[in-house]
Amino acid sequence: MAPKSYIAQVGRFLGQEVTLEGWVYNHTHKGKLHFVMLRDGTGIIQAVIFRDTVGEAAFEKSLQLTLESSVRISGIVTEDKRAKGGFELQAQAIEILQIAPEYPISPKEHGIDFLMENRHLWLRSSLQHAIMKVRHEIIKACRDYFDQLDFTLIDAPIFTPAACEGTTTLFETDYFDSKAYLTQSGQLYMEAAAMAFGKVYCFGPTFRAEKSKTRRHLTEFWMIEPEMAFCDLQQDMAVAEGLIMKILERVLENRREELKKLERDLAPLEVIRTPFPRMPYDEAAAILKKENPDFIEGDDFGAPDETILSQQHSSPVMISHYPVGVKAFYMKADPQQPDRALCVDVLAPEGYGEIIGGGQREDDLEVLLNKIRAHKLPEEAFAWYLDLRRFGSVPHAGFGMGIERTVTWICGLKHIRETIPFPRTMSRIYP
RNA sequence: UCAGGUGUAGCUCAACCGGCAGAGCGGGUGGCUGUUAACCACUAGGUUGUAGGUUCGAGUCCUACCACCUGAGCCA
Repeated sequence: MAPKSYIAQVGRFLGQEVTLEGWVYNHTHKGKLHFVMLRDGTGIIQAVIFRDTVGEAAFEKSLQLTLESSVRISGIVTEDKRAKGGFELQAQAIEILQIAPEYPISPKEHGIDFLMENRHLWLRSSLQHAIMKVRHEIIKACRDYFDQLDFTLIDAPIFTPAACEGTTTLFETDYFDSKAYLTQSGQLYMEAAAMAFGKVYCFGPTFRAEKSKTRRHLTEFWMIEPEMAFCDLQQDMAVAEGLIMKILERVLENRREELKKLERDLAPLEVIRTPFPRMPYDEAAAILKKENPDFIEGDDFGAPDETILSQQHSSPVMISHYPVGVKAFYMKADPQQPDRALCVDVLAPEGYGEIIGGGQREDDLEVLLNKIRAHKLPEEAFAWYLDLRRFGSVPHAGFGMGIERTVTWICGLKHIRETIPFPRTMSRIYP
């Protein structure tokens, strides 16, 4: 048998015979000629099957092929202007691994519910394939960025004994004779790790039982969370800015083809420059008072507010110093203005909204203890967390970036559900 | 959870004022040596989301329920 190749590398075998293994993406036939679009995960190539070349029996068998049937085709790689991708495979022999029954997803239109019900198959489609490739690139860019800055990857637990933030709803689960909760953030554990390693990050799934039915929410999503000892809000923001620039650089370098397939306008991504506009809450609130009559000063921003703010700039906007009341208990208050928190939200451009939330953490034992009490959180569950302020407390900061929201923005999608292989939402846990 | 909307063939959708349930795609059969979501001919495919009600007659009107979609709150 001829040597194996992946479709993406087929150009190296021009004029030679190779064996390709994959699935039938589409096919059509015309008398003694049969065209099979072969898909192997790395690309798509058209195999041309002539009756006279492969023989009567093999040709007849090839006509049995259906969408997504699995095959092994050996043939000579040729260049052909008529073929998409420029290369074609002149089939010499075909081995059918399996004939698939009627495939539910046709190249025609489908509704979102049907596609989600068939998500396990939908992932084979070219647009979904492109989104997952961009997701992969973004995750790799994040890892490389933190590795270059000498961060240590520290994995946070998924089972937790109590609310990390205490504000949002948690998924509860049985844990032998007691209860446990699925994590909604690795942050508190990263704070412990930062005191051990200096600069750390975690990357893992997080869970929110919020009954949110919007295009921006999943109940299970992935978050990358750096945490740095001896770090203030300004330095924290610089790291966040650098991370976003790294992602843009990598995606524009390596995934142009995928973004083009997704019909993503690259111009808004290409014009992004540092430094990103930085704006304290009060300044943002003043803008919103003019633009949105429903906005109440002192409140957190709603989705329409974020859209208004992000559309005023071509680069992501960093909004800091929110009122302490709308933020979590661990946020450090600004010593200059104690009713404002040393926190930051990063809003992606083009109305995509919040992709990063973070800030400087409260590092004073007494202040933190009082906040835990004020928020009516179970004190004993935070004993270990308070220890971090007892044994060598230092200023520290970090943030969390939602991977799926970032992918939604980079890909220019209108809904978050296609950015994760198997989305979990309020109304979907299958497949 | 609230507010709107949708539910008809495997899929995407038609069906006028309440009057014979229809098309394209996909499937099957046959044809074609250059197709790209091919084309031509033939063909199979239905408990109109579920349960009630009004009516001579309901896909169509009414009630309840279910599922999904869009948006809001909350958040990354």
